Amino acid sequence: RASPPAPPPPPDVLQQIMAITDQSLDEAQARKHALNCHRMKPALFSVLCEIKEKTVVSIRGIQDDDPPDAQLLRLDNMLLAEGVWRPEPEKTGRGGEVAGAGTATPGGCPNDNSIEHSDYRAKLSQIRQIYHSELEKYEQACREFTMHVTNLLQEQSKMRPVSPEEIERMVGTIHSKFSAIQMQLKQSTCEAVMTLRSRLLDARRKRRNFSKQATEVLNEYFYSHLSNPYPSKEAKEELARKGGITVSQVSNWFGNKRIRYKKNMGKFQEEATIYTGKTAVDTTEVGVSGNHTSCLSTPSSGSSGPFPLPSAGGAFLTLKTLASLQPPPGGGCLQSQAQGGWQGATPLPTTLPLAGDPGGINSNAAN
DNA sequence: GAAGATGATTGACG
DNA sequence: CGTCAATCATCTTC
Repeated sequence: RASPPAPPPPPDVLQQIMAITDQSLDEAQARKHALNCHRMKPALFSVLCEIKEKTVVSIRGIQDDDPPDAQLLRLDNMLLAEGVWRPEPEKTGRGGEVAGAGTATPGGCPNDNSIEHSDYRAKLSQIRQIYHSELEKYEQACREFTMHVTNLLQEQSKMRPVSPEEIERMVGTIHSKFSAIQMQLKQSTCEAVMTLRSRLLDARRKRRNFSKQATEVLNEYFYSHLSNPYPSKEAKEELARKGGITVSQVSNWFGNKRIRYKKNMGKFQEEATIYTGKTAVDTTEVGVSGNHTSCLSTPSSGSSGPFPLPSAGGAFLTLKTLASLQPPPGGGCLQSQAQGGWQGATPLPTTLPLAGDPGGINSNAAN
């Protein structure tokens, strides 16, 4: 008495449906045939011809040009530029002037580090695949539909007057409808590519910290040239090579470093001791005059930070001492000046307490 | 998850 | 064009 588990579906339902379909098809064919052979058919046909004579004029002139052509061209250009769209030979003779696209695309990314770009390329090719398969689907559908409509019209032409031009126009209409759909596809593809670009190619977003090696190399240079931390072009190239980064990254790094160091030297004291200790004193950059001696003040003063190193032999000793002192975080020693003066006129809005700072000095040298 | 660190970008300036 | 200063957006740390 338990209810039967699962009543097996009637296996013949499908066949019944098929049969019905065939039946109705046959029926339709028969009816069509009957209509074709109807004795009134010629008369009906001629009447329809007359009616058409009168109305055809009003139909004519409706054809609209395609205004979105410019936009389409833009999208094509972009897809072309991104390599999503292969240059497939144009069929219509009209718009051949795409040639100059190369210059027109501003999309170029500033930095050409193609390291991270493999991910981008992979995703791009995914997009390309989807785009092409969708495009193929649309074209296929368009062909089928066109074929279908053409057959239909030819079929109908037995019953009513249908000129070849009409068929052609209908085909044109279908094509334009489908190309509108394709344009949407192109548009969304473009959007996808733009999103991808901004997410993967925009260096800001995909920021990676430099390798230890790079940081080391840069810091070594910076602290060993504290009095004039402006590497020449050659020096930058060398640093870039050693650190495995680009020259512009080196420039960025030095730009950031100078600013940040100047802003809060106290924070960098420790780092400074590490790197100045590491690199043997290098006197290469002697150019700077030495009379910054003005800062005789406190022993620890050290302000060692900024410029004092090259001349005095014991400079980095002081640094070490300083390090051990660990200047309080807040009170950076901002010695505003220094001979080299690369950080000379910084106003330092935030930190005002100069007096108290243990490590710092403030010699201010105005002299 | 907030705060700090950090690489990159932008606009002004010489 | 290189630098500075401010700012953005992400990464790292706690």
